Amino acid sequence: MSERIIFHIDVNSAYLSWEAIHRLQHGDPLDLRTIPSIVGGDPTTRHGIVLAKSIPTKKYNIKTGETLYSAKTKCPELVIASPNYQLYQRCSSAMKEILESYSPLIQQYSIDEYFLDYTNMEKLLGAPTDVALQIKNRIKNELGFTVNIGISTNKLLAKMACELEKPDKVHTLFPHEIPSKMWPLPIEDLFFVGRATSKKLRSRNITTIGSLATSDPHWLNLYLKSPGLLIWNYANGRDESLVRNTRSIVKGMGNSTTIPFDVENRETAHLILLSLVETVSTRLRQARICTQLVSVSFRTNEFFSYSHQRKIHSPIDCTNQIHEIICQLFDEVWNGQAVRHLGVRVSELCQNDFVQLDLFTKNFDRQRLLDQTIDQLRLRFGSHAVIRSSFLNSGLKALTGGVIQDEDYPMMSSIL
DNA sequence: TCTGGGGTCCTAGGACCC
DNA sequence: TCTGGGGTCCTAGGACCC
Repeated sequence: MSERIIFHIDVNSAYLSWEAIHRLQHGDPLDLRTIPSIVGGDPTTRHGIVLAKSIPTKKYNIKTGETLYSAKTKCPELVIASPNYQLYQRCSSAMKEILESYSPLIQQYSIDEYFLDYTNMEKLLGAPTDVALQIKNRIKNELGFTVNIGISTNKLLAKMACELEKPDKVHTLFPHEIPSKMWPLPIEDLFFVGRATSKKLRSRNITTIGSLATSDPHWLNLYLKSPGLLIWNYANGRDESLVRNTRSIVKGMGNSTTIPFDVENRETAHLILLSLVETVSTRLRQARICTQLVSVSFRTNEFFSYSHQRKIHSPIDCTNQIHEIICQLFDEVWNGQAVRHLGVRVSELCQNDFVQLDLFTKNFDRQRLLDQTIDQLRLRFGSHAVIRSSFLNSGLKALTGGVIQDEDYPMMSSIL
């Protein structure tokens, strides 16, 4: 078997670049990519964090995830754009179309990242670096935004290659290049080394990927458990995971929201939880799935987080049924603190076809029929064609949480 | 006007059973 | 009286990714 050739394609400052080209295409003479600018949420609704930043923003030490307040303090002339997820979805799909002409095996890893398996394509299309340059330039010329492309023999190295120098670059990181190109980098640059792990490693004087690579794996396993071995393998460039173009089986679905105001009473909390359950349970039914584990979570205005979950021994998918359990769970843990964030999650999913058998205990047939009817009306006439009367004059949204419209949109999996 | 939302995986501890 | 041990299931929380 010949060695694999894997590309990783990553959009440079994705949300910001996409907003920039959108504005250029609509006659705005200013290119956001050339000035200090960010994409960020609205602080008045308590969504004010930096989601993406232009390259000129970096010299102000503004970080993704920090508050707009802090970002503006660092750079008063900062230009702030609102997020536009439909635009991002369109840009992502357009890019995928181009990639599909270079390999039958493509994996979408997130809205702005793809893996492409180029193994055995060389004879047909040409040398990997030439083709990567061609892909990069086609995306730039045809779609208007720049990407980085990383090339190597596995996904991890291709992804690490992509991070080397930005923007608009093609890099290789083949195994023989690991010591020179990857080992000098700080450990924080390694995939799967987050804040907690980097702190632990640095406390033991492991500061570069190279020093991690030469550490004792048995010690790492004791110190960091299984992620210790994983990152040790990564630091040595080892990764066997495959480029998958099939959708992975969904493990859970959740929706959560930060509320523009503090919730101080149970009734309001229950109503917001209903709006979240509406979205989650609709997604469940559209996927013909039932849940056996229901979880509620909330964050207080002092930023303490709580969660509470319950195993359901007969699978369910009814809005009202899930909502009832969610409210019980919420009431069991909530002790009256002001709440700024609420979340609903369902997991331990199973197919909904055999479930009927178990429903004889309680007759939820009418409920399920009603849910189905409402789902269909919303599908045909828009999601707000039918809303619950409890939301009328409440000032609250009847449906909360993003429902991805595109059925084929694959969710990111946390591991390669 | 300070701190998003959507995921996956792992672990520790307690309950319960034999 | 001086305190097993192995197994499974459940729950809360924390790590990581984009």
